[in-house]
Amino acid sequence: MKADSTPCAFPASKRESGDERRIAVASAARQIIVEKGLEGLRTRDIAARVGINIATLHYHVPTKEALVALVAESIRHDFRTQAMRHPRVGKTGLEQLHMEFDDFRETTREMPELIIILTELVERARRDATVAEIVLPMHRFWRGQFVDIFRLGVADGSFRPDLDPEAGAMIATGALSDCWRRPDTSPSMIEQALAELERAFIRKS
Amino acid sequence: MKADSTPCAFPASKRESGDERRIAVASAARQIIVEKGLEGLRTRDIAARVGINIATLHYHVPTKEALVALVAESIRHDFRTQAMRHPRVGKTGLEQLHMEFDDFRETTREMPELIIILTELVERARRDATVAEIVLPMHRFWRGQFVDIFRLGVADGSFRPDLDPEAGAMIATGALSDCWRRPDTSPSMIEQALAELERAFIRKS
DNA sequence: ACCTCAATCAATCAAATGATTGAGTAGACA
DNA sequence: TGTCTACTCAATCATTTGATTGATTGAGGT
Repeated sequence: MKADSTPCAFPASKRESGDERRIAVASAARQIIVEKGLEGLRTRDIAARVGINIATLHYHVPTKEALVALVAESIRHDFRTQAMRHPRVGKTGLEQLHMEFDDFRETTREMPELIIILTELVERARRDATVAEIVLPMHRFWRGQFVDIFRLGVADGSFRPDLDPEAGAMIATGALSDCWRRPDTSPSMIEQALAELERAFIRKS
Repeated sequence: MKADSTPCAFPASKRESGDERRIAVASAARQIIVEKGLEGLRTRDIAARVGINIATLHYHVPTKEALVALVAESIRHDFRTQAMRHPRVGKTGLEQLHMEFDDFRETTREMPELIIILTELVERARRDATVAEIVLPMHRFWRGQFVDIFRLGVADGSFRPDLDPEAGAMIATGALSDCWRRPDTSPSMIEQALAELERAFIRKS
């Protein structure tokens, strides 16, 4: 790493450091993907939005493939940050499920574009091994969180004894990502779905 | 101007009739979408696969936008055919759910490409109103099937009395389409998910 | 002052790509 | 036979688009 004293934003001189540029490029690319899809992502548009020349863009991110990988990394970073915010130790399965649901609500509210881009990347992962290597582990991690929660909750009596943690996690992540993805899902429908998911897995007294 | 007496099928001469060409074009386009995604769909590739000139392709399908719409229509046709196969009258909610699951298994087995293309189209529907008008109703129909089943099943005692049919349908369609979409879902995992979905909604004795 | 090098840009290339043009070809029908 | 219509193709256009080249700039180090 560079011996940079302050990594933070200097009142920009004409030039920016490479890392900052790459971050700016990733951010611009993400905006464009939200607007026009991965399909509509053009290097020129990114350069224009960042305010640099196409050649400069290629200087920092050599190829378009690398650019898509950069976006994938960027999404992974946000995803990690989001996932690690709330420690879950010492809670019951049901409490942890509620926390997971809260995280979900928070993400839909504060970073709705995250899942849009993620969906596009998952789609591409079917054909692009580089993207697949970055994106698929993210989904596995998310699902794994649910597996752990369900396993714990079955043990502590929060959930049905016959709940299959793996299958439950598939259903939960599948249902959530699907409602998240669709543009025609209202917030109240998300609440309905979350409530129903809870009833689906909880142990009836 | 056309003097249309019978718009319908003449016996095919040496040349293919317009309708047959359009069907062939749609079929070729679907293959290419499966292989390379909507993003990788090129008019030239379609023409080559059908065995016609690019200009001929444009004669039958004037623009690429119309081509995508054609594919969407084609998918809708297959989807309808698939959905209407098995009449469900006079069955209990649980029986109908099982039939819906069987349909799902059958479709994953016999037309795995259907959901791949559908996913691509849903993705594009976010930006393309023409595609949205064709594709979104399909999903609403599918979800509606589940709503009906759950409503019936709650009434006839198959399912939990506190099951919210709308929310249950969201969860079911979301979970199914998500497992279907992911390439890393094995058949046995699908069976696990289906079994868990049943336990999630069924009334415990 | 001088050197070095990361960062930047204007200009341009080569390929891809959606679309068009204009010239046909064959079957139907008068 | 001649004409009309549906259909087909080779050739080409006009853009778009990812990438490259070669020159320039300026901050940091000596």
